[in-house]
Amino acid sequence: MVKMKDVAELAGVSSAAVSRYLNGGYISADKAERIKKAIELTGYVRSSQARALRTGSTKLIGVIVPKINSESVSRITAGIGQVLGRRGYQMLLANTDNAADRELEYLDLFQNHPVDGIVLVATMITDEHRRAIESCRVPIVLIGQHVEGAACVYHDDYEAAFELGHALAGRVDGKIAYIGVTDEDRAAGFDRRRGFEAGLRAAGAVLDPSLIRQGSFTLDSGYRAARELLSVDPDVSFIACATDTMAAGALRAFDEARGMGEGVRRVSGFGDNAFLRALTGGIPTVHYGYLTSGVEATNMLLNTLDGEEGESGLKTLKLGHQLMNV
Amino acid sequence: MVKMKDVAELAGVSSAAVSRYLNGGYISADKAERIKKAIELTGYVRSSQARALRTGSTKLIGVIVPKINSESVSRITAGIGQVLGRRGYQMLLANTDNAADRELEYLDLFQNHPVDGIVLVATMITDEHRRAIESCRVPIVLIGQHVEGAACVYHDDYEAAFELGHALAGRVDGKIAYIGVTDEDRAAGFDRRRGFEAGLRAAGAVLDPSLIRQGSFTLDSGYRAARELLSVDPDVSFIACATDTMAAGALRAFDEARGMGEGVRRVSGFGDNAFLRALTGGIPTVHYGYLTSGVEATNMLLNTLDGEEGESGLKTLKLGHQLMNV
DNA sequence: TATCATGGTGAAAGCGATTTCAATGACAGG
DNA sequence: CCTGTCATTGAAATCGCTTTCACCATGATA
Repeated sequence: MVKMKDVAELAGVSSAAVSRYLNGGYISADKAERIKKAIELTGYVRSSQARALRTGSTKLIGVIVPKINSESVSRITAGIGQVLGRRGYQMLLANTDNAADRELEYLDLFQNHPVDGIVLVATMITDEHRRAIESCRVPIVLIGQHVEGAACVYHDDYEAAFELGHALAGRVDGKIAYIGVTDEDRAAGFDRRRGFEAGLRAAGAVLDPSLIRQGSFTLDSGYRAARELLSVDPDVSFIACATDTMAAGALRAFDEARGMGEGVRRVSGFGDNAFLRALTGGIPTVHYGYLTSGVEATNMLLNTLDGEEGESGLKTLKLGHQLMNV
Repeated sequence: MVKMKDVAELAGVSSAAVSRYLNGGYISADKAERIKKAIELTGYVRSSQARALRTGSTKLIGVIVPKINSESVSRITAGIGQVLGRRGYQMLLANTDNAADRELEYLDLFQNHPVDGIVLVATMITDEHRRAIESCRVPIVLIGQHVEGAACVYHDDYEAAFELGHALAGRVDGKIAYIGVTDEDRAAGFDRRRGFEAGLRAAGAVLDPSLIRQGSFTLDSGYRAARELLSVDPDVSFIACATDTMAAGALRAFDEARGMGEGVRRVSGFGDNAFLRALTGGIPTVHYGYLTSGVEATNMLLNTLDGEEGESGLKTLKLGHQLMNV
């Protein structure tokens, strides 16, 4: 492997000069020219490992996601990758498979491994998380949850759910049921359920607590919960879900129980999933700018890394949402 | 940051001893004990950057994907990540957004950047690709395409498509149309189309060349192509697609054109998408073990990296498939 | 003429590990 | 007692780059 010294010798300068040429320091025009030629000739590329050791920066950003094979997360990741690529960074991806402890594990790993910053696509935020985030040696930005004192990009799930509940209240004849996710996921669990309830209430409807079930983000969990709901109470005519994926499962349960294609909107979700939109004509759901949240979070992070000393770009950013098909 | 020297001093040994302790070289029991204590006390972790510089290995694997936010790719990625994590490696993810030149760009970037190996989730394989793969300084495994002389994990798209075409031939009344993707994607484009045609032919049916369209992997492209097909020839009663995603688009076009929920299987796809399965009751499609292909490819790669000198685990591996709903 | 910035330059000191190498002491066999 | 083996050890050399530092011209300023 050709190293800097070789280039320097070929160009008849010191390696310091080559380094300066590469990094934009003082260098005279003719030497710059000679160095340029020498680099082309040798096909030299600098070792990012040596550079990293010396400068302490790796141009690597750690990205922690709960589950890469889900529409929302993979869109967020696409957004993150876009910005990273454009700004000369690379993405170190860690997939925790929905295990909160693996999240902490990776946070730890990234501290001691070579990343300049971290993007955490967050689900559950425990005290341990808060502590880990607090004591993080590199800048970190959260996506999806609002955490006091931490930089984050998120959506207002409570408000969105409220609006959805409010809008839906009048249009449902029978009883409304709800399939949520764990409250430990503040945004997708707690906020969406409470917001939805509040929205219904504000419009004069109610959500019977006995008609609330908990799924686990998967299509199948939505299907099973819905089946149970439908068998428990035949008057259930609408099932609101905390995610479009679970809504798809619920839809299938409806189809099996009451026949397909009755043309009635029987479920609602969150996320505006493209398949669901195409195949059902569109259930009531909330559109979030997932890709945008990845983009914004990453820009925020890189701004503090690349930015002038002191002026931290880290802050919290709430993105808008949009009700669909209501 | 506490470094090895600090630990060594605290334990009253040389840093060489600490290094040996960490890497399993000769070390006496009592010194090992002292070093262990010192490490715990100081919370020392070794700098992977210095280690990388010295050893030349980064424990990083570059993963190049065409589009992270697609079901198949994100499943493959999940499989890759699983193995990587288990075996002590990390994933450097590069998303090319379906731009073949960006693929080459990343191949290049990874060579000169710190990865020990590369997994390429391949779409188009041009001569330039072949050359780049050939001259790659680190081991590389392809997923999804069969390339002579390169290590790859792939599915037999021709055979699968043949079976699908053969099985479908008898069950369609009207005309059959096809929405494919570019032939430059040998597997998903060329092989699937040719295999499907051959399968139909073998069962005595034909695919009218004028009823073949080309989409671009997206739901919307499938929708548009299908709309056009349906308007061009009202006798078209079945549209086979090269991907489930496009099939979803085609299904929507059918719904708009001929009314929803007629209960007839009108499209087929590839990939066995979960949403499609749940929402339609299951279109004819081919199930591929996407996650498995990620797992297998990564194991193959790491085996050659970790394995004893010489015994290369690199080879080609053809995975099975399964016809669904036919 | 004396004094200063100022653009340019290379030698050399690290960054924090791993690894070679020669040296040591202990111990078995002859 | 001498010698060979073998487990252990630390000093020192790298790995390939960045960055400080001392120093030189050169031209401007006083």
